[in-house]
Amino acid sequence: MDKARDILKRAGLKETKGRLLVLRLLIERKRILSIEDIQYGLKSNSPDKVTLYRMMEQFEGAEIIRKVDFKEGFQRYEYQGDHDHDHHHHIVCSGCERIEHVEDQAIENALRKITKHSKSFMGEIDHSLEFFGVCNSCKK
Amino acid sequence: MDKARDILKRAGLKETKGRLLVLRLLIERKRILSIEDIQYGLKSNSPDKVTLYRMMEQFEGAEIIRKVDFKEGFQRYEYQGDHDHDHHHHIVCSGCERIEHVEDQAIENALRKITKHSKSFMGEIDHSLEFFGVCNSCKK
DNA sequence: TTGAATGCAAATCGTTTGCATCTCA
DNA sequence: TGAGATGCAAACGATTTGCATTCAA
Repeated sequence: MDKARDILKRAGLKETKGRLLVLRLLIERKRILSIEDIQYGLKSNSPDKVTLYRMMEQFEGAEIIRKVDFKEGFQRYEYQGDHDHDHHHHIVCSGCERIEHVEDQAIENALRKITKHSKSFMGEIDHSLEFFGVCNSCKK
Repeated sequence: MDKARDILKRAGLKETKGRLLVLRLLIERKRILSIEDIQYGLKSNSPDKVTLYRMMEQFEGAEIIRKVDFKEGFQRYEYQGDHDHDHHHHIVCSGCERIEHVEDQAIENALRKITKHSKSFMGEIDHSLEFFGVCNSCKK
């Protein structure tokens, strides 16, 4: 019933007031949140910034969230969802906060191929891919 | 004859001792250099760190170099080469300094397609893509 | 000569660390 | 009760800014 509670339990993480609040906020995610977003979103209920960083680290380790880098000079975090196989990327508007998911089979296939194409690298190869543009509304 | 000199002239940048040294180092690039790498590479001849940052900004603006982010917590810079159409990505070893170029037509095609697949984004869409793994030597 | 380039000191800002206190299991 | 979670202050490290000085054109 209570998703956030559930996730913490499954991850073997202690259930605290702060973690529940943060996790719930991340789950509702309208956009991909920065530490500042979280603090702002939870107002006076927000855990300390330092605690948030430590939380993000744990959630990331437990694969509850994923770190996303939009080259803004700080990190953002995205709730991972139930299926970690719904691998996707983002296209980010440089003008506003608009973010779209990009799920493209051709890209995924091509990316997967890379693993095998390198002579000196083998096995698990991770990647980071983001797109940047200006959305139609901002272009006007 | 003198490539570095030439590049500066063509970019309309004033030719200074520091710029020539830095540019030459970047051109020889065995790997993709950080500010620290440059300082270390040029030893006592290196311009001040602050000047290097300002230089990188100018070189980037003139499309002489390209900023590369390997998620190390700092930026690296790569000499752009003569043809900016030799677009490529990198695969970076997390264990050592090994970096390989990844040039793959399937990826390029798939990436190009994204421009057209977004409903709310049109026109020029930039992207960042890097690969991370452990190379064969480091795996042993 | 003169505007751009440089260097040094100091500020900024995201993130991390140390440590004392508190809280969930 | 005890290990882990939290908060506050301070440290850190990359990058930026201000300003006075130097230099290339």
